[in-house]
Amino acid sequence: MSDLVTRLRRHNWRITPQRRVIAETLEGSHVHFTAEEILERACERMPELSRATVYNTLNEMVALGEVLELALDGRSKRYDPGVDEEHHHLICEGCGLMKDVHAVTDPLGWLPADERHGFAVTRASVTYRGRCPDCQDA
Amino acid sequence: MSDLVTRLRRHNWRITPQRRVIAETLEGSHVHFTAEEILERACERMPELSRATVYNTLNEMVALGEVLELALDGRSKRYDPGVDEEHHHLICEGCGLMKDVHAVTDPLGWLPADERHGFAVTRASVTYRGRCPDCQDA
DNA sequence: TTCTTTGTTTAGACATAGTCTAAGCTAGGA
DNA sequence: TCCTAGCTTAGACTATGTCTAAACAAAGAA
Repeated sequence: MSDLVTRLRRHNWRITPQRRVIAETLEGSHVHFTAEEILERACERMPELSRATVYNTLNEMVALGEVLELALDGRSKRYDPGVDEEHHHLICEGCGLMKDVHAVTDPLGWLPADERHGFAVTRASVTYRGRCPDCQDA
Repeated sequence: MSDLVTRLRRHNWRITPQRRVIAETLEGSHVHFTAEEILERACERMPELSRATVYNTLNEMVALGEVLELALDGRSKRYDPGVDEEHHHLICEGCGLMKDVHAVTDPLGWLPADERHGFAVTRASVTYRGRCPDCQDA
């Protein structure tokens, strides 16, 4: 059973069959899917699932704070269910492959007070870019 | 005269009137514009400038490595001419205001070798999020 | 059970951001 | 001058995401 579903239920959020399929699709993979990819995969289990439900559901999960929305390539957003675990992202500039990675310190501490422009800074995420093993050879 | 134009010329890249207006619009501001914002502002100086030219020109500048493409909000890309200067971005979650900031260490050093998954990692950028002074009151 | 209320899902229209195409234009070289 | 290569243009097209109105479903009240 999906841990994301458990977390969502705690918000008194109704777990309909559609929402369960979407949550399990999101969580059942190590890569971060786009909305269209989630729609496609979820439709294998529930063919009548509509595009609007997938977009609505993903946006609601993000609003509940249980899923992270990633805007890393400017084309489409990707969704990351690992919201509880502090991590960053490593992206291949050749093929777009994305991996979760863990850095050894918290980047919030790297930003001096005089660089904060009066902001209340709450989050920091690092995007590492490079070339994956396959794309280094090409 | 625009420093970006100087840098672009070094690539033997033809500086047409259209390209000059786009480059000067990009560089003449402290905020990072979207393509549509650049089009709008550049059209004040050159009304017949077309959308396609703006998009083509921005993509070519990015390909030449003289402008950075930022995908920070998942809606539209923004363009940053300050490619030579190491900096990161601070974004207000309330109003979308974006500021350039400078951190005290290079995040590349904080990614251990066993977290690199065989990638040749070349760049790291930090996105800080929070609320700007105006949005903290609201 | 049946009715009502509230929230969910759906198809498709719409909006926004960006790319492509085909034609015309322009600058520089022969 | 003409030729050629590359640049620019308008508008069609594609991709991604949002909105709307109607149908549907579940939970509580009578």
